[in-house]
Formats: sequence, C-alpha cells, structure tokens
Amino acid sequence: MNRLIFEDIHALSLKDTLDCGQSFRWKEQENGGFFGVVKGRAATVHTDGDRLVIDGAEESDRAMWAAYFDLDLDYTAVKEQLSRLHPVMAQAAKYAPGIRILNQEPFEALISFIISQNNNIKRIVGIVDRLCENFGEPVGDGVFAFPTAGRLAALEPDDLTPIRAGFRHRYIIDAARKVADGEIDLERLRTLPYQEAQSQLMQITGVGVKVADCVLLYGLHRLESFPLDVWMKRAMATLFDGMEPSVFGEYAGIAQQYIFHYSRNHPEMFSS
DNA sequence: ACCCAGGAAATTC
DNA sequence: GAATTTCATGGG
Repeated sequence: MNRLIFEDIHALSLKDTLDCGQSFRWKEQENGGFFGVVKGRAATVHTDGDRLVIDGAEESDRAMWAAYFDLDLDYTAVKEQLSRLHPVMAQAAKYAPGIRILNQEPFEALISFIISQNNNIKRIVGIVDRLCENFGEPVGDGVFAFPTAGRLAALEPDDLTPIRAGFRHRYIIDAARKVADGEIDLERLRTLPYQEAQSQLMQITGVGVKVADCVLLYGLHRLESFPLDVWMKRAMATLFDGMEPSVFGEYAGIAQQYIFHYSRNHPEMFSS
C-alpha cells in the first residue's frame, strides 16, 4: 500500500481537526487513525510524533493532501497573533491547539452545510453517509466518493428520500442544479470580494448567511470568514463582551473554529 | 409528551 | 420590514 509521509508537522491534531464539526466524512478507527475520502481518494491518516502519515495515497497527490491539511500555514504564529486579541481567545486556542481549517471540496462543503441547518452533528454524518452510498461513485470496497453536482442535479427532491434529510431535499437539489448548470461557479468564489461571494451562494434556496460563511471557510478556504451559529453567537455575547468578529482579521475563521470547539465542549459556561 | 439540533423559508403582524 | 412559525428527522 502506498504511503505518504509529511515531516516536521506542528500544531496538527487529527482528532481535533477531523472531529470538530467542519468535515463529516472522517471515521476514527480502533487504532486511533482516521479513514476518509477526499476528491474520490480513500485514505487512512494518522500522526506519529511530528509526522503526518497518509496510507493509501499516491505520491502524485502529495500537493493535494498538503493543501487539504493546510500544511503550509504557520498555525503557531496565527495562534500567537489571535491570542493577543483577547484572553478567552488564548484559552480557546490552548484548549485544542491542533485544530486546522481543512481545504475541503467546495461542492461537498456546500451540500454538507446545507444539511447542517437545524440539525445535529451525529445526524449530519448519517445523512452525508447515505448521500454518498446512494449517489456517489464507488471508489473501493463499500466506499463512495461524494456525489457530483451533475449527478444530483438530475434528481428530483423525492429521489433523496433514502438519505432522510427531510425538508432539506429541495435545497440540495437546487444547489446541485445551480452549480451543475454554471449559474454558480464555486471556483470563482475563491477570488471574489467576500460579500459578493457570500451573496452569490445565498442565491441558492436553503443557503443563508451562516451556511454561506461555512462554505466559504471550509470549502473555499476564505479564512477571513466567521460563521455565526448559535454557539458562536452565545460565545461572542457572553465570553467576548460583544466584540466584533472583524477584530480577528484575516484569520478570523481559525479563531472561530477554536472558539466553536471550546464552547461546544464547555456547555456549562452558558447554562448557569 | 415534550425539547433541541453548527438555520432558513414561509407566514404573520 | 421585523418578529414568529414551520420545516423532517432523530435523540435525549
């Protein structure tokens, strides 16, 4: 089996990165590794000291995997910069210092975060699994790629009954059709001014500000994005004294992910 | 029998 | 226009 190794990797925890609600396709294994599919390539990943090991990956995909785990960004420097802005920010970054923002496929992020609305993470994972099993290309033994926009665009909302996403079926189909027919060019959103990219995504039925921000952050690597879900709104109001997200600057999205994870794992901070 | 879930659309005021 | 209700589904 082919194996890719990345040396001298710091500030990367696969557990915290792959299981913090930004991706829904990685499964932790008995041995502590994670199995997932990216761009139709199935792989198992684990860390060994300061090495990142990707089993089942081709050498020709080295750049793709490096980009996926955002290995070229100095997260230690980003954390130091963010932590200076607010003591709670420093606390959140210290709680899970190995979180990174993945470079996911734009269409997968779009559909995944449409599914995420008014939903819980466990159920999101189940729906995404069923979406891939039913409509994704098989890439191995019981393993499926994320469905293409073209494949989903040819379906009707009722065809999604087996994935059990309820009222979101028509949102998924609308998104797939707008992407498949070129009405929305996801790749172009990487370079558009932020507000323009956001409003383009919001032309899709079922995509509001929050889902658009998630697509821009997790699918198009717009690190300035700062998705405000219920947890983040609570955190900003009660922990950050109503601080403006813009204060976090060009890496606001990374700050957001630390704060989100920290908040979700300390719900008692908000209940009493 | 409730209530909630990484929201957004539809309806009502 | 702003506030409220509804939207499938599943788990606690």
